[in-house]
Amino acid sequence: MNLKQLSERLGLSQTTVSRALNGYPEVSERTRARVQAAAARHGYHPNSRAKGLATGRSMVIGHVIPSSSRHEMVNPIFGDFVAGAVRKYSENGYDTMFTSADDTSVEDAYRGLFQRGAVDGIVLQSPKVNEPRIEVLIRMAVPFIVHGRSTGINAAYDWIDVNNKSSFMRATQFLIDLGHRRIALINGLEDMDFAQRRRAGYLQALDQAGLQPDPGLMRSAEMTEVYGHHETRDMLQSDDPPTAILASSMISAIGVRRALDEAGLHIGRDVSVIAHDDDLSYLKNGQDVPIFTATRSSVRRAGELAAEMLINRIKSPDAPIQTRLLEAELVVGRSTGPAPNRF
Amino acid sequence: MNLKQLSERLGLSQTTVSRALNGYPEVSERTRARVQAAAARHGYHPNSRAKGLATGRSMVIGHVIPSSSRHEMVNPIFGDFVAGAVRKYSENGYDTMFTSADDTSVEDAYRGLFQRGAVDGIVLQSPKVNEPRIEVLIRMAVPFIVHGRSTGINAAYDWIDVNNKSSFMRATQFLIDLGHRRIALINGLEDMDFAQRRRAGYLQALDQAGLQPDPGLMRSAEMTEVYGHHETRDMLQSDDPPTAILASSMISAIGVRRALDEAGLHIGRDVSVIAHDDDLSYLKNGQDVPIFTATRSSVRRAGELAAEMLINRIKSPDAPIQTRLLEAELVVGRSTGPAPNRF
DNA sequence: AGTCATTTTCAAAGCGCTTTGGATAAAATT
DNA sequence: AATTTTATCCAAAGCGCTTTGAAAATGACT
Repeated sequence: MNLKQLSERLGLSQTTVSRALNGYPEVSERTRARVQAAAARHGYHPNSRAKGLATGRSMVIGHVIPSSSRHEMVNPIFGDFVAGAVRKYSENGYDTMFTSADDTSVEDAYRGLFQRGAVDGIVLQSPKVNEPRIEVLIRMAVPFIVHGRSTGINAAYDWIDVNNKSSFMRATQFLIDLGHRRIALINGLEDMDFAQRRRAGYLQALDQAGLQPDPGLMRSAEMTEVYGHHETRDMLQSDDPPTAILASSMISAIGVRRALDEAGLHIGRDVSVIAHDDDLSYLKNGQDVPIFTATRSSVRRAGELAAEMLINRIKSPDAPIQTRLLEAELVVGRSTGPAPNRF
Repeated sequence: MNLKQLSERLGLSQTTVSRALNGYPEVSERTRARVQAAAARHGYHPNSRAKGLATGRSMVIGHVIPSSSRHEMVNPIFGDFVAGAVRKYSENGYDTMFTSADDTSVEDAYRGLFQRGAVDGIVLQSPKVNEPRIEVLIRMAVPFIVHGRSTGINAAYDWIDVNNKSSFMRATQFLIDLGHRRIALINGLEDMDFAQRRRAGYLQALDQAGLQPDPGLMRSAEMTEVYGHHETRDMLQSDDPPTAILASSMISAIGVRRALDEAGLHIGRDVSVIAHDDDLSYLKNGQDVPIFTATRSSVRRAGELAAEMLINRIKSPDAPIQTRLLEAELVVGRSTGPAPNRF
C-alpha cells in the first residue's frame, strides 16, 4: 500500500493525503480524520527511502562501532551508551545506523555513511589523543558529536565528556588522605584520550602531595578482566608492591579483586581499590552499599545527553558549539581503607 | 556531486555512468576506467536512498535492541553479538539499523522497520517462550532470523542457537560425577527460552542420577553481578547449602564468587561453580587456564553465523528453513572440584 | 447578486538513482 | 557492397514521496 493507492481509494490527491498525514494546516479536520483512519485501516507506512529522497533528510543517526581491530575488542560500555542514545533518537523520530570499520578504513566508513546520504548526523565514540576522525568529520561538514574529547585537536566541535582528570585526581587524593603512598594506576590504552586525562589527574594529585610517581605502578592496556588480574599479580610480586590501586573500569577492577584474593590479601584492608564505574546495567556496583569505592558516572545517561545534543546540532547547524562536562561522583564503598604498615 | 553532474562532466549519459560503476558488461573497459577515475576524483558517493528507491532494496538489516523495559537492562552479550553480525553485513554490502522499543510497542517497531522499507531483513534476539514477535514477523513476510528459539511456537522459522539443554545437562552431570548432590542453578529470567532449556538440561541430569530437584536451589532473574551475589549469599545461609552452583552467565558467576569470598569459602574446594561463558571480548575466562569451569560458546561467532544465514534468506526467500544448533564446549577450570563432606 | 478573502484540494515537478527498450557506430559475415 | 552481429551508448520512464503554484469551492461582506 503506497501513497498513490491510498489516495485513489480515498478519492483524494496524493498531495492532500500527504498533508493530512503530516499534520499540515491546509487540510480540513474532517478530511484529516478520514485519511488517518484509512491509513491505519490499510496499514499504510510511508516509505522512508522515498520520504528521505524527497525531503533530503534521512532521519537516521550513524554510529561507528568502536571495536579496536587490534584485539577484536568491543567496548563494554557500548551497549549502555547506545541504549541511552537510541531511546532519545526514537523519541525524536530518528533511527540509528551502525557501521563497523577497522582502523584503516574509518575515514571511508564515515564518508560512506554521510556522503551517500544515509545519515543526518554522526556520533564519534572513544576518541584517541589527536583523533584524526574529528577532522574528517569537520571537513565533511556533517553534524556530529564526540563522546569524549581529543587532546591535540584545536578545532571546535561538540562534545560530551566526564571530567576524567578531576575525578581521578580526587580518587587519588582520597587514597593519599588514607595514608597510601604506593598507589598504582591500571589505566586504559595509552592512546585513548580518557586514559591520558585520568593519568594527568592521578599525577597531579601525587605531585600536590609531594609524591614521586613510579613508572612501575602505571599500567595501561585494554580494560579487560584478565588484564586487571595480570597487572595486579605482577605488581604484587615486586619488592615494593602498591597498597592501593586505581582501576580505570569495573571490569578490570574485578580482575584486580581476583588477583588480590589469590594472593590472600583482603581488599580494603591490605590493599585499597578504587574503580571507575560506568554504572552499566548488568554490572551495578552493589545495591545498597557499593562494593568498590568508585568514581561513578552513568554512561547510559551520557548516551542520552549526547543524542539530545546531536539532534540540536542537526536542527541548528549554525548554533554555537556545545560542550558538556559531567562530574563523576565519588562513592565510598568497602574496597578502601587506611594504608597498612604505617608508622 | 550526484550522478547527473558526474555524467555531464564526463560527457556521458547517466545510464552509462551508472552501469560503469555497477560493473555491468555493456560498457567498454576504457570508459569504465575513465568513469571510475572521475568518480574517485570527485568523491562521488551514490545516494543510498535514491538507490534504494530505484532498486526496491535498502541493503540494511534491522535489529531491535533487546532491552527489557522492566529493568532498563541491556544484555551484556549485545555488543559482541552485534559486532560479529555487523562485520558480516559490511562484508556483504549491508548496513545495520537499530530501533529500540519497550515491550508494549515491539510489534510496531518491527512493522515500522520493514513495512516502510527501511530494512531488508530482521534479527530477533533473546526470544521468550511463546515469543509473539515471531508470528508478527512471519505475518509480515519479512526475512528474519532468530538468535535462540522459542518453545511453544510451532511455525517454522530460521534460527541459530546454542544447545542450552545439552550443555547444562553435561555441566550438571559433571558436578554429579564429582560427587555433588546439592547443586544450585542460578538461571536467567524465567520467561526467556534459553533459561527454560537450561533448566530442562539441569533437571534431566538430576533425574538421571536419581536426585530430587530442590526448588530452593533454583533461582532465576536478570543475570547481573548483583543478582549472582545475592542469590548465592541467600542460599549459603540456608540449613542445607549447595556444594555446587551452575550460573547462567559469567557476569553472575562473578557475583557468585564474591559471595563465596565474603563467606570465606574457597571456590573449587568448598563450593564448585560452573558458568556459561559467552566468550565476551572484555570478559575472557582467563587466558591459559580457565578461571571458571564453563560451558563455552562464542556469541560473537553466533552473530557472524546469524548474519550469514539471514543474508542467505534474503537472497533466496523460498529456500528451505535453515536452523543451526551450536554445541557449547565444556572447559574445565579451577572453579570445580570434588564435593566436600563426603562419607 | 456580485465581489473578495479564505479554505480546501489538486496537477505536476523534482529528489537521485536504476533499468527498459532503443539507437548508433563499429566489426563481422555473406 | 550490403547485411547481420556485436559492442557502446543513450533517452525516458519509474521508484514513492514532498512541495510549489494554481485552481476550485466555500463563506463573508457589500
